Amino acid sequence: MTTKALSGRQAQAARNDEVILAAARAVFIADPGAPIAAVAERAGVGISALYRRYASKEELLRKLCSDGLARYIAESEKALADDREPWVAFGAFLHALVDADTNSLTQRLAGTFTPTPDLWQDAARAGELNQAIYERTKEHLRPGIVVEDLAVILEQITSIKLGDEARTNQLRHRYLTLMLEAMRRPGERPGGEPELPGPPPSGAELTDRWRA
Amino acid sequence: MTTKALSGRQAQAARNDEVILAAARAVFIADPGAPIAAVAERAGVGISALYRRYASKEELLRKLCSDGLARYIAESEKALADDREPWVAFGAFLHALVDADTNSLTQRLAGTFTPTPDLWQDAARAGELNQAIYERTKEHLRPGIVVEDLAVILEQITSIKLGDEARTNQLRHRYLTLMLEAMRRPGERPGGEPELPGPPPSGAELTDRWRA
DNA sequence: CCCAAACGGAACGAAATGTTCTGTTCCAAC
DNA sequence: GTTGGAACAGAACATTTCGTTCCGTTTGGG
Repeated sequence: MTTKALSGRQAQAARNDEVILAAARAVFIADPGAPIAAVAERAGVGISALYRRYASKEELLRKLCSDGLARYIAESEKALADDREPWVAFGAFLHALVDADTNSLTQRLAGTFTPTPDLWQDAARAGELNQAIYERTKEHLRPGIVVEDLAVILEQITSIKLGDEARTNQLRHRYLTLMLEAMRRPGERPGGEPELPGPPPSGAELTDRWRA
Repeated sequence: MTTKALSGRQAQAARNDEVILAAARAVFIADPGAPIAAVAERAGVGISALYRRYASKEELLRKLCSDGLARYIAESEKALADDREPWVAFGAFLHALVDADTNSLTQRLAGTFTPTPDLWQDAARAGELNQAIYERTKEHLRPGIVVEDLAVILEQITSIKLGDEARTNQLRHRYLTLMLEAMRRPGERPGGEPELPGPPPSGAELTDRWRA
């Protein structure tokens, strides 16, 4: 019980590491300007449990951003290793990015803290991978689509927020499916038009936001 | 000089009416949570010039929202009166809504103030017009697209913010053009694929946001 | 010439929020 | 059993932000 399965306070501390990060992710994705107390509350811990791990709010944000970039890089590498048809791999890549939801933690948090050199390096690496994926898919893309379009499109897709987290994710895949079709080179639709996943948005979902 | 062309203080007051509203629109579109002092500064007036006209911040927000809805209704009516081919009129309608940029003043401000009955009524009217336009275009839309999709798509398009106002608008039209193609019923593209308007996003535009 | 409309902006108070600090709990080593 | 210290909860603090009020000034029409 010394090295393998920690017990007592140390076990709680180890668990809190994860709990706090998960809570911070959820809270700051929902509201990038959320107070640090909201993270503590969501994690079910006190504020001091946060400050024991991160010297400041900025450091926590940097950690989240760094993790998000790492996830993005991992998904990119996985996509480059995907040996299915380029277009299939490309679609899977973007859908995976929507599921990862790292955009909210990188681009939306941009400007709220000062980036470290490490972050810049990771960002550069992500850009290279992105470019590689784009090059591989280019011939199947509609002419005029540039690599920067991917970032902007991903950003607008992840701007969708409706209902709970699961529903939001569902709708994002819906519009990503639409966007992917628009991005595809005209005439290259061997299997016909894909089905739009999930139920469409309902009127109630839209009007509900006028109350909160 | 009594009724026609006001002069002196009254003229300034009349001008300020417009200046203040325009400033409020610009400021709250850029940041829905902006302080009221920012509106005064942008308008080049003092704070008391605002409070002379609106009893509270909420009242100003309601006015903006109401104006936005009115603009939306006007565009909808204009679209319904458009006797060009349904698909052309539909596209022009959405592009006009992007130019009007009323979504940022209605949906994004939703929840920051308590709606009045008048607002609800306008919203209902807008919904009806929206439905009518949808019905008229429905047969040219890809099966599975519902009327609520329009609102969500418009919202994600107007979430794009890059560079100044003009550039942002340009990019929004770019992605609206893409989305419109995806929404169209497959096989109904008589003139081939439309050109994407404006220059695509550049890498510099994207990385610049990591400094502000 | 004068009053009131219009205004500018300082002043105020309440609320939010990042950070620190105090008291407490609980495990582990002796 | 005792105790030192790690980990924690949350109150307290200081600072900032922001909506609103208020006071003094300007100005133009009667």
